[in-house]
Amino acid sequence: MAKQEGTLRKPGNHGDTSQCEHISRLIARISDKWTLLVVRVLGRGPCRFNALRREVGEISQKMLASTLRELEENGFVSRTVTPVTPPQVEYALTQLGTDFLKPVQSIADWAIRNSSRMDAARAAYSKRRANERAIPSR
Amino acid sequence: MAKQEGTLRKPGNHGDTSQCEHISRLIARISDKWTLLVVRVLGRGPCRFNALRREVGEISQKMLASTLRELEENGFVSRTVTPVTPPQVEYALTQLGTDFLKPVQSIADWAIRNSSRMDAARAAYSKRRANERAIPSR
DNA sequence: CTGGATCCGCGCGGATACTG
DNA sequence: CAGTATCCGCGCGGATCCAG
Repeated sequence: MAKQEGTLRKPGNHGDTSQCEHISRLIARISDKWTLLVVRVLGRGPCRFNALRREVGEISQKMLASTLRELEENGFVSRTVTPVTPPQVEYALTQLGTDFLKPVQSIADWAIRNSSRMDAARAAYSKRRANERAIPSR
Repeated sequence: MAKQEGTLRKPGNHGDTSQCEHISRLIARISDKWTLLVVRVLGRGPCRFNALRREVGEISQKMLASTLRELEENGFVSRTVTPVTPPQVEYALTQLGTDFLKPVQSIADWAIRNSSRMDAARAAYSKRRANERAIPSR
């Protein structure tokens, strides 16, 4: 992501040009298949690797491991190793991760409350498309 | 209905399996490189195609078009064509899209407020990794 | 101006096998 | 149990050309 000068500038703008960079960076980091789901599961409390895997769903070991590593890198989760046999590794949200959970939860709550509206919109859309095809020119 | 409880359950049994489906579906739809950015730009007001393109940044026509089509499909944006020459197409958030803007903005605001904390966490992480590599086994 | 059509590289993410 | 290593298909997303 090379820093191209002037990609977002506009005369007489609202002035959050530099802040757009922060937003884009965050979105780039959470816009993958699993991050938000993992964060949300960890929001219920600390969890070990395989337990986490079961909670999240159909995630592969590879993706869970890499997702957790990036979350740890970003300071969202902590990784605590207990050197016993068999080894125990517990993941938990940090303070930063807990803070981040709030906006994530607001999206999750929105999804739950509005999924029916989205379904209705999709149905209306496909219906409208069908009508438009039925009237190619008038 | 009043404040719906239970979106966030206790560890042990969560029981919101069906709601997870809704959340996963929404995340799958917005977890791409551009959707949230486009939604956010449209949150400032209606916008035409090329103007939108300039506002968002270095997005290609193809991705902007497909992103807008999916947003329209999900009922987040409306597409209004004015048949003149040259043709005008204006995109705007629907009511659903405007509602969705709220959680999106909460994420954007979080990104702005906490980007420095994330940077610090990343710096601390790479430093910790360097120390661990300096002590491979002891 | 607003896109659709096509080609293509690259990286995400799944499957499997292996290690400590 | 908690990962790493490797292979690989597929689809995202960019570039370019073309059309209404």
